[in-house]
Amino acid sequence: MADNAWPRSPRTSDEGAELSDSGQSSENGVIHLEIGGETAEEKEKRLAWALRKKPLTSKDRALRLEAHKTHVIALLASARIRNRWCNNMLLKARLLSLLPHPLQSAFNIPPSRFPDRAQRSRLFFDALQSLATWWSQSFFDVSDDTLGLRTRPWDEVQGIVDALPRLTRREILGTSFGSRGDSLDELEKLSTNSGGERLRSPNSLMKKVLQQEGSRDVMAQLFVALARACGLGARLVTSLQAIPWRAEKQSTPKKKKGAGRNGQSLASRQGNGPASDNEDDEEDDMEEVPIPSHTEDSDGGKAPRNNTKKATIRQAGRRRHIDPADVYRLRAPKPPPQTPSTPTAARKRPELLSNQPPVFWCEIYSRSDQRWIPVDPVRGTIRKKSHFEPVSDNGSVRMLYVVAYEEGESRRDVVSNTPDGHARDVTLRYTKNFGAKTSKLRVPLRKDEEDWWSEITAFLQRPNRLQRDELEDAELETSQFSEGMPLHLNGFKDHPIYVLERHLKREEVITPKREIGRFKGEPVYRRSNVVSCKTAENWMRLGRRVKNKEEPLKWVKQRAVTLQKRRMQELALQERGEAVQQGLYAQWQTDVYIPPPIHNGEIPQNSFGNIDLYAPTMLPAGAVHLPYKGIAKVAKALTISYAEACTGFEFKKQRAIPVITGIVVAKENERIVLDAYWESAAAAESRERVKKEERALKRWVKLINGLRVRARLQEEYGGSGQVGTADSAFR
DNA sequence: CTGGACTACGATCCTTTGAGGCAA
DNA sequence: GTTGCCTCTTTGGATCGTAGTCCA
Repeated sequence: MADNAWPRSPRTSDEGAELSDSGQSSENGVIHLEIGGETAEEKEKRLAWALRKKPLTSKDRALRLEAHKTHVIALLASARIRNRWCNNMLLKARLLSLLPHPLQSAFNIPPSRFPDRAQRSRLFFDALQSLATWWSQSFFDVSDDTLGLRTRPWDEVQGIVDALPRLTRREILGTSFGSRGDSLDELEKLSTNSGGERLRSPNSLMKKVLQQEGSRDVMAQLFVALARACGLGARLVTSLQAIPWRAEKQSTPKKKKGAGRNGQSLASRQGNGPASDNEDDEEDDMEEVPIPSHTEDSDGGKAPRNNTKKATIRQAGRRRHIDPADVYRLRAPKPPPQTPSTPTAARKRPELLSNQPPVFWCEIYSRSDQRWIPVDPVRGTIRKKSHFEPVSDNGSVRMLYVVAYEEGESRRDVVSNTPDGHARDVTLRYTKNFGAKTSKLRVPLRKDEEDWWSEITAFLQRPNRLQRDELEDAELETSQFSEGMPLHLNGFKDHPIYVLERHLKREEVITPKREIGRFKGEPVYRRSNVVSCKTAENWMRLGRRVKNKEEPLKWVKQRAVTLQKRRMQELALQERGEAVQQGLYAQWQTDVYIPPPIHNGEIPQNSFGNIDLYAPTMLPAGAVHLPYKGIAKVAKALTISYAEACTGFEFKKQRAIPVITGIVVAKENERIVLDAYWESAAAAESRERVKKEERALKRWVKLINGLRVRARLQEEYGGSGQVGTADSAFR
């Protein structure tokens, strides 16, 4: 308002001289008025408010959700393909040939030789730990810590998408292959520039085996292949790094770097002096896999041996790095040079992942324990399920969906290449606060809709459940219940297990109201004791009626949306001085409404002159529903008792409009009414056809007359000159 | 100084049965 | 006289997500 220039009044310009006396005028008779004084501070505040980052619109949110879902599915598919690659016979054979024999034979723990189950279990863990240690410290190196899947913020992905050349529909469909290839190349360049990695076939994995180095993702995948080669039940586990759909808290630019690193890294490196600005350079020097600190304590007596081994390995690693004869070193995965054609300033080195928990890992089935054992092939740890969840919720690696792919049901599956690799959602095993935190980052549940994620996982699950599936389900469920109560108020919101009364929805009631704990003095209840209630009218809309003598579980203020309702409410407020309340009932307080049967073919009508038919069960016995448009007129002409069927409501302009779907008549009248209806419908149709024909004939007459006029004109006045088009002849 | 709680604001969902006038 | 169509009218409140502010 303040900056706008307003003509003070509709005076003409020759009065401008008079205006200039007011002191604020400009030459052309327009003066500037400031309405409502505003200090500079206020103005600044107002502008900042206008320029603030607006909350997402519903359209944005829907778009993000779709992008998130699509990405999740793509990642699932990708992981499934990698999982299948891990079954590749040649790959497994090659890995097995490189494995020192004692490491493999350590898994040979037959119950015949070791009758004690606990002992078998111990031996198995030892063997597994040795394998993981050998793998992570002797055999395989992470060559480039910037390579690997990770979560990217929405804006970053948007930037990448914006930098892509725009594809036309035809290009996407592949008719012009050349330009499509170019675009794919460009896409690949962009993705590798930001830490992506492209493997085309199991052969690519094979190459990494020979190189004995690769990204940490590949490292985990190859370990799965190795474990399968050893005959172990091995799952490829992955934490899907899908693009987040929620609006991110915008981080202040200067802080971004520090915030990106999570606390784990700083903790493990504390004592190295204050984190300086050249932190990145320091980390570039750390070519080795971070040595897990817990190896020693979990491994007791073996520790010294491991240490010496580690030392030699490190030397070997370094030797390899400087060996000029090493062909593979020459092709070290280095970020390609930046192309000047894409001037995105945001294109910088992708963040190191060495401080982040892995995205791919492994689960090995322990027969003696009948449990899946988490193995981290990158850090060389086993049985550390809590080490996979990142500390930060908005870092480069997040944990929302953790999916475990199995090898396949049987060897036959693998050989015959039938769809293998059933998968299970094992997120509960790895998250500490699933209910309070993780579940809220997923695709939100929608009312009256199946949960999207459970629909997706249903596709992946083994159709015939095995005993170990049941056992695992029980384990995961226990872990969810042992998760404990949230520590913060927000955690209780939409928590799958706990509720506070203050977070109840309007129509929700806790019953039975059994307190299971306290949060800051507030009683905590079970989510499973929350029931959703409805008013008696709403139950009727579903074809249910509140049973006799049932008392409402809850009283709430009545809602008034239509004008009529609101007026009634105001009236009541004035008369009695209190708002109209309405009672809510739970489903178990209702039963299916069965209307009284009809007598003598008479269809009862309600006060609106129709019959309520919100559900098929609301049709009275002895009556039929004839859902045809215009049938009421027929029944009326026949003077047969009927009622229009109200099957629902349309709501517009604060007015509820009943949806009428045909009529209800007595069963004995059905034949008569239907016959008459078909007859009248046929008559109406033929009338319509006659009308249509007449219209068509009229048009033909008009056209032919027009043409005749045109021909005559041409004949009389024509010759070589332009007489005009047929169009003009009609004017 | 950090992070949880609270608050403001906008979007979205819930709601659930006209009357009068005019022309065909 | 009946029927169908058009127009008029008025615009809440709970709840949720987001982002900023406040305070322990």
